[in-house]
Amino acid sequence: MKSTSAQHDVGRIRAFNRTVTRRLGVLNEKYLGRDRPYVESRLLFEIGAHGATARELRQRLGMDSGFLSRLLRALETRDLATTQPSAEDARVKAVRLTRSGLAELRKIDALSDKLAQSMLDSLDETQTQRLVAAMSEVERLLRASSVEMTPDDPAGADARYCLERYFAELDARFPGGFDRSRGHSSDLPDYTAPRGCLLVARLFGEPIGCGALRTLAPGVGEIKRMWVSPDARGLGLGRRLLSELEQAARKRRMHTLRLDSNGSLAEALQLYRSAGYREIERFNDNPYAQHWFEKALR
Amino acid sequence: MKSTSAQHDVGRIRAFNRTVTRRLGVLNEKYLGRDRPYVESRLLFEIGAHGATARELRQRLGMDSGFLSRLLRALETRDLATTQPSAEDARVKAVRLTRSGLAELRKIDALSDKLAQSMLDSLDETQTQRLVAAMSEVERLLRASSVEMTPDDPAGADARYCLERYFAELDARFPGGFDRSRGHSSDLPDYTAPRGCLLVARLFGEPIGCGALRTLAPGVGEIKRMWVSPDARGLGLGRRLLSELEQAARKRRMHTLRLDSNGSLAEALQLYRSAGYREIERFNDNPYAQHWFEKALR
DNA sequence: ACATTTACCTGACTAAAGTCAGATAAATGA
DNA sequence: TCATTTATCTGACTTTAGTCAGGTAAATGT
Repeated sequence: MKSTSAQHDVGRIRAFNRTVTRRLGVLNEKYLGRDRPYVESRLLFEIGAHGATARELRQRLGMDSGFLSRLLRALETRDLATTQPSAEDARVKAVRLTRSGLAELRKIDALSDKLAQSMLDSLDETQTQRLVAAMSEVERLLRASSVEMTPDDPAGADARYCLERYFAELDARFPGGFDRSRGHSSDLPDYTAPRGCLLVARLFGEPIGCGALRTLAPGVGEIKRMWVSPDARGLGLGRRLLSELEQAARKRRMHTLRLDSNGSLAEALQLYRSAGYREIERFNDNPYAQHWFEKALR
Repeated sequence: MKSTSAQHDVGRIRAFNRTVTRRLGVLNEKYLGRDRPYVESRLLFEIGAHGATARELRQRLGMDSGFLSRLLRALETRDLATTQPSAEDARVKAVRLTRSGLAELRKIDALSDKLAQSMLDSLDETQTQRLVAAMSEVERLLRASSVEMTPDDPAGADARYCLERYFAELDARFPGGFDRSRGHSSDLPDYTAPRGCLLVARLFGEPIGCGALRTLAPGVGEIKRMWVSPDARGLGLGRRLLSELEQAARKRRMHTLRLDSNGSLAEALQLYRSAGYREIERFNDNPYAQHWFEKALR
C-alpha cells in the first residue's frame, strides 16, 4: 500500500518537474540571456546591487576559478563591473557593479518581473490567487526538503556563525539579556567526537541552523545550542535537528537525553514536549535555565 | 491597491522560480547527464520506449535538423538507437531504441524517480502530502497559463486534428452517434477571414482545443466547433476560448452571437449560461441541436 | 510529367562553457 | 622565519551546443 502511494507521489513530482522546467526554462534562458551569454547575465545577477567577492561568486555558482576570472575580466572591459582587492584580505577580490552594470541588472530584473507576470496574464482572479498560494507552499516545502544536516567542526566558520547568532538571539529574547561568560565556559571541545557532535543545517550551502550533543555522564547526553534561523522557521527543522541528534545519541549508546531551556523560548518548550521530553527537576546550575527535560531513548 | 498586490504576486512567483530551479536544476542536469552530453540524454528520453520519428523529435525539441541528424548518428554508433526510413513515407526516419538504448532509458528513469523521491525523504507524512498536493495545483495552473490561443488556418494540420477529435467526441457522446454528413456540409471556408475565424489552443506546441466563429448575418455571428481535449479540461480553457471568440466578434463589429448545443454536453451548456448566453428559440435546422443561445455583445 | 515542397544529410564554421596545469602574491600556522 | 594554504590569474586546451548553406531523395500539387 505504502509503496503504491509513494509511486504515485513520485509520478506527481515528475509531472510537476516537466511542466515547471518547460515554463521556467523559457523564463530564465530566453529572457535573461539578452544578447549576452547566459552565464554572464547570471553573474551580473549574482553580484547584485551590493556587490560580492569573487570567492562568494565562485562558491555560489560552483564555478572554476579560471573561468570566473575571465568572466569578471569580460565584465570589466565592458564597463559593467569593477574589481579591487578587498580591504581585510588582499587576496580576495571585491566585485561591484558600475553604474551601467547596475542599469543592466535593473533591466534583467524588470524582464524577470515581466516574465513572472506573464504567468498570470491568462489566468482569472481566482486562478491567480490559487497559483500564487500553491507556489508559496511548494517553495516553502521545497526549501524544507532541501535542507541538509551534517556533523560539522564546531570551530569551523559556519558553526561559529550559527553559534554567534544563537547567542545573539538569546541576548535579544531573554528579559535581562544573555551574558555568554556566565554559565558557559567554552564548551566547544564537548561537541566533537567521541564525546559529542555538532550538527549544522544548510540550505543551498548557507548555514541556517544548528544543534549540539554532548556527554553528561556515561549513557547520558545533553542537547544544547538548538537554533534555527528566523527566515527558516516553520519548516519543521527544529524537530528534524532534534531527531537527528537523538539518532546520534543512540549511535553513541546513550540511553537518556537531557536538556534545559528558558521560559521565553516558547516554541522550543513546545517542541521538546511534543517530541516526548518530560519536565524534570533542575539537573544543572545554568543560571538562565528555567525548565529541565529528560527523555529515555530506545 | 491592485498594483501592490500584483507586485506581491510577482515577488512570490520569482521566489518560487529561484527555489525550484535550484532544486530541479540539480535533478535534471546532474542526474540526467550521466557521463553523456545533456542533449543526448534528453534525446534518448524523448525517443522513449515506443520510438519516434526524427520529424517529431525535431519539433518537440526545437532542434536544427542538421544537429539532430548528427546526434542520431552518435546514438547509432554507440548502439543506443537505430533509424530506418518509415514505411508510410520513406523521407521520414523512424527512430527506435536498441536493447541497450532501452536499458539506458530505464536507468535515466530510475534516477529521475530517485531524485523525485529525494525531495520527499526529509519531509514527514503531512508535509509530503501538502507538497504533492501543492505541486499538482501549480502544475495544473501552470499548464493553464501556458496555453496559447491563435487564429489558425482551418485547413492546417493542427486545426484538422482538433476538428477530427471534436467530431469523434460528438459521435461518442450523442446518444445516437453523430454523422458528420448530416447537417454540416464542409463549412471550413466560413471560418476564414473576413467572414470568421478558427482559434486553435496549444499547450507547448501541441493542439489541445479549438473554437470557431462565423458570420450568420450582418452583425450576427455564430460560435461553433468548441472543443477542449479531455486531458486539458478543468483549466478554464473553454471559457477562455469563448471570450477570445467574442473578442474576435467585436472586432468584426458583430453585435449579437448565437450558438447551439446538444443536451448531452452538460459542461458546455453550463459554460454558455454562466458566460451570459440566454436560451432562445430554434434559429437553425441543425438536427443535433436541442438548445439555442444568444448573447448581445458590447 | 514536372515543379515544388518536405525530410533529412553533410561539411564547414562558431560561440559558449568549461577544464587543467602551472604561476603569483597574500595570509596563516608552526 | 619559513613552509603551507588560499585566492586569483594566465595560457592552452576540450567539449558541448549549436548555426548555416547547400545537396539529395521521396512525396505532393498541378
